[in-house]
Amino acid sequence: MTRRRQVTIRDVAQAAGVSPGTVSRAINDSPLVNEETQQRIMEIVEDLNYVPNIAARRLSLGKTLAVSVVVPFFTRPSVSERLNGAVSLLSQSQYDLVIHNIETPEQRAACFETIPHRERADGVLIISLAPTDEEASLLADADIPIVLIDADHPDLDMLHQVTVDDFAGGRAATEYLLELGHTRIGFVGDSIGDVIGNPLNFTSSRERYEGYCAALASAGIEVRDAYYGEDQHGRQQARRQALRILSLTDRPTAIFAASDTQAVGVLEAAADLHLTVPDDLSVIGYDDVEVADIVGLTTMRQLLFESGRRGVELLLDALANPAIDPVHEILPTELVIRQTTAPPPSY
Amino acid sequence: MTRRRQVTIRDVAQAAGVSPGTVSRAINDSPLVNEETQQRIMEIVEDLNYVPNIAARRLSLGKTLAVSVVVPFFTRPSVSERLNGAVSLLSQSQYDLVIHNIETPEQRAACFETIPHRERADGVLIISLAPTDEEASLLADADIPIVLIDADHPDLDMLHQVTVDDFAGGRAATEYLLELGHTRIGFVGDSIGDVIGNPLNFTSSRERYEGYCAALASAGIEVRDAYYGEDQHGRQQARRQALRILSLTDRPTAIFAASDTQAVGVLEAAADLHLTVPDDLSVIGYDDVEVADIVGLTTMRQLLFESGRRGVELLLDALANPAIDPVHEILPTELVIRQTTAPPPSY
DNA sequence: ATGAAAGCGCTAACAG
DNA sequence: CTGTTAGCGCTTTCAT
Repeated sequence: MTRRRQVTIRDVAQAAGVSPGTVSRAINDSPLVNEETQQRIMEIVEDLNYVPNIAARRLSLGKTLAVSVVVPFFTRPSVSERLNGAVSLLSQSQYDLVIHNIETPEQRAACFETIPHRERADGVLIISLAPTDEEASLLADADIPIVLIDADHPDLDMLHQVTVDDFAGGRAATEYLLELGHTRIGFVGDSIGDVIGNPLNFTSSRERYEGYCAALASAGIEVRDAYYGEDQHGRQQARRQALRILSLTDRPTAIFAASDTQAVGVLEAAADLHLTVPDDLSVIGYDDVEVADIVGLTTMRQLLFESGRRGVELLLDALANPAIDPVHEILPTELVIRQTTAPPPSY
Repeated sequence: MTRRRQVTIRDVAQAAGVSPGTVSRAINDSPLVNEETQQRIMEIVEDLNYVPNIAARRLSLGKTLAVSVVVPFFTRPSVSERLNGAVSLLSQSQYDLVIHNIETPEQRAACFETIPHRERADGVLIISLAPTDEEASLLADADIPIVLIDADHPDLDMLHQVTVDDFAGGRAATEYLLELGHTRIGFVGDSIGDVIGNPLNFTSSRERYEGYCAALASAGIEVRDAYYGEDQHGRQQARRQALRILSLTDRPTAIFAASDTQAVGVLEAAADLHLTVPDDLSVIGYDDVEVADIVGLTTMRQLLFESGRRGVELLLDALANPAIDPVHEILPTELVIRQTTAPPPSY
């Protein structure tokens, strides 16, 4: 780890007997440089092991050549999968991908304050994090392209968005249970409308719940508070909620969980109570992450990887052509029927 | 998205009636600046919405203020978990975390070529990717600190490392099966020693296999080729291998899988053949990722999140004090007994 | 086709 | 405590 001095463009220039300007042109494949000179310079670059200083290049170009990705970190497989999609495409571009982890409200505030500035990044990708009103206005003022993936805000229509219609997904999941003949249907999801339990302001669970309510309403079925369970996102929390709901004397015959992780918690609760799935209880999840396939969970699939990929596509377009109109893309959702749903008992 | 000019340190200086130098000191909390001036400057910074240009700062400091993290991407939950640990700590530091995805050999070559230079990053974290000989020499020549997490190479002892003793883990897992009374024990793992099937050169599977062989040898049990299955990492692939092995007339009574993902494939194969686990077949995995808990899999736990966190700790130390001696840290492994292991049938 | 020179925005060494 | 100044390494006019 000898701490030798960086080899600069000037060293290359000197060795090649040309000016730094020419070297710069050569390494950037400028057309106005002699074929032969170009050759010679590239050889020297190789010999000297020259790597352009990226900071200098950025400063000179006035671009950061980096894209900031903001995620409430990998705690959820669904988020990780979206990120995966984003990374896989971005790594083929010239842009660096710098990750901004959001775990606490403080990190969140700092992030939204500094990131959407051209001094920090050429573009921003926000994944699964619905901005608050205040944050939305920060984003609206930004001077660089921003795309929202699985994130939304009424004031942010001017930004590119890749979302899924959670309301429709929630309704479709519930309608499937209704079609099977269920009338007593429970719901287990994330804490909502509460800064303590939901500091990161996820909204998808709420929208899926509203879809659930709409489906029940259309079927003329009353939404029962006792069939509703919410808590911070997680398998254990969902298990507890489900245990409570399933211990009711007139317990539901089906439960819709706002994510596959939570659905697994519901399955565990059913096992705790010696209920057989799907004979005694039907369970449907949301996302279709790998664990759904493993446990044979019926679920609403959404295109997670694809959402990340598509978001990056939009961002790269916007970077190349800043005048482009905002695109709102709604990815489809698909019912995947496996082994955890069936008609209700004695039907 | 008005494309207004960047607010520079000079604008702030002018507005505050001081020099740029003073502003620089103020925003960097230098002790040698008047309390009052500091106040005033910070207010102006706020007002003008000034965000320091990070490229300029980097160039001036001669540091990139960034750490490169190289991962063979999130295809595996274990890798994602390590990354999670790394991110969670790094996001509290002043360093940006730039992700370098490795999916193809070309990406890999480009990465190892450019990344370990101080022009690109102040430090590098390499996760779950054993360097080839050639790459190792590139890393050995690097002029910035590098830490290897779950990655290793004989020529790279001068680098910091956070590893787990896969050999010992493999042996311990196998010994547990032996203790239960099993003598016919199969192994399902990754393709090894083959650039086609193992382009990324993962080595942990091989080491676990060697531990398995050692345990069998100590017990005086012959290692049978027919009980060995390898393929690219994945649930389906493991399932196929296990199907083959379990279709033998004197099939094994236990299988050790090199990862939990593969163990789940083995469980599926058992189900395909109507074998009851653990009565007809014991299965043990490796990692203890969430799915292991969900399916009740007995497994060798390793500290995935912790490995990422610890790796970053070492890197930050090395960044702060480059003369520090290389640390080789071996994280412990722990047997977690769940419901997929039992004595062999009729024992 | 190439060289010279200015400047990107910031920090730090040097004066005062 | 603060102002002045000289770069950091690169790109990019402007000349030639």
